[in-house]
Amino acid sequence: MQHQTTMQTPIGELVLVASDRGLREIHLPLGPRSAHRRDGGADHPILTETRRQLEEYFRGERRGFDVPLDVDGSPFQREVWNALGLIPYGATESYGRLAERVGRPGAARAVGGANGRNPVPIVVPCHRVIGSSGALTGYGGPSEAGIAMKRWLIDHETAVEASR
Amino acid sequence: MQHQTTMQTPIGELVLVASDRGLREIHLPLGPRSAHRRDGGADHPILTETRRQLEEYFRGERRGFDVPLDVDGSPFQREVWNALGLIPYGATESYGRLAERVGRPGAARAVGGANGRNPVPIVVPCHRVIGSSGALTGYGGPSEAGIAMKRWLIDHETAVEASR
DNA sequence: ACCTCGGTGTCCGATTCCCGCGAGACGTAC
DNA sequence: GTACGTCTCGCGGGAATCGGACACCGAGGT
Repeated sequence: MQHQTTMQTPIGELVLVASDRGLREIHLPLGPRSAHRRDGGADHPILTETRRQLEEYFRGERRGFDVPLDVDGSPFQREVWNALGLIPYGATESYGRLAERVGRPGAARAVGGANGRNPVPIVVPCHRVIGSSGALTGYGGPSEAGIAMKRWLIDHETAVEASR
Repeated sequence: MQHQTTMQTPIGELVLVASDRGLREIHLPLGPRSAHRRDGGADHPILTETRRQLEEYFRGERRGFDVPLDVDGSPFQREVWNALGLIPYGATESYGRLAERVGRPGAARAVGGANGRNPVPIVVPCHRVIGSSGALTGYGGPSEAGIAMKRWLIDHETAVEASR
């Protein structure tokens, strides 16, 4: 059984999807993503908790998330996503260094792929990964809009961090 | 969660596998099939009911099965398997005619493939399909043993039918 | 500075191969 | 002639395989 709801944020409307076991997907306002499943009620405890934490995050009052996840992925992908959680709030890391971190030096490109298939952006902070040259590459495709969101998130975290 | 059990029959030991939703697999005593999963208890209601109906079938006291199924397959395969259920007890049909029956004249060979991947033999009576020349071709591979079982099943049904 | 190239895990599409077939063409044996 | 063998070829659906493409990076050449 899948549950889903939406919420308004500074970067647009997010769609949250959860099973009874945990958060499954977060859709950014891009392309034809936001599937209209409406499978179940929007008042599921996991969804309300996720929404609460996201609201705090966007207000600059939260730096990490604590929500049960229920995501699908290959062993490699899971390792990458786990490693993402270790990048501190407000910091960034390159694809190549992340590859080394998971014990696959040279697999930078593969990390990019795994990163792009992260089902729960923001909660798992894939936006903190940038090119080794400092360039912000893709975020939900190479579209302009994706890059803009990625930049917004990084700037947001930097600003919050600076005002402490 | 998968449940499994075995049972003795005139054609050898069968392995029955079921999920909570229905019967998933029946393994004939051939090759390295019988997977040793031992995932769960052998006393699941679906398994005991299946076993009961199979025992009746082998005693010649049952001509059709009524068990919930939970099988995987492509749309084409499912159509073929459904059509198999329409062949009467004791009768046979050719691959080609079965192909016509599912609206794909000429797909006789494809029907053979789908037939060979039937996960629940006997319950879904793939043994009632023979070559247009009347030849018994393959049953779990072209092995001698497979053919023998196929012949046994057909003879059994014919004999039961005749003694009525 | 800019290009090219190799290494990496995964997905996606295309290609290839494999078959539990069948009809038709011949050849053979009565 | 009639009834069988045996061969050949075409058929349709999957599964396996292959070849790119990608949210990259570093090294080496121009």
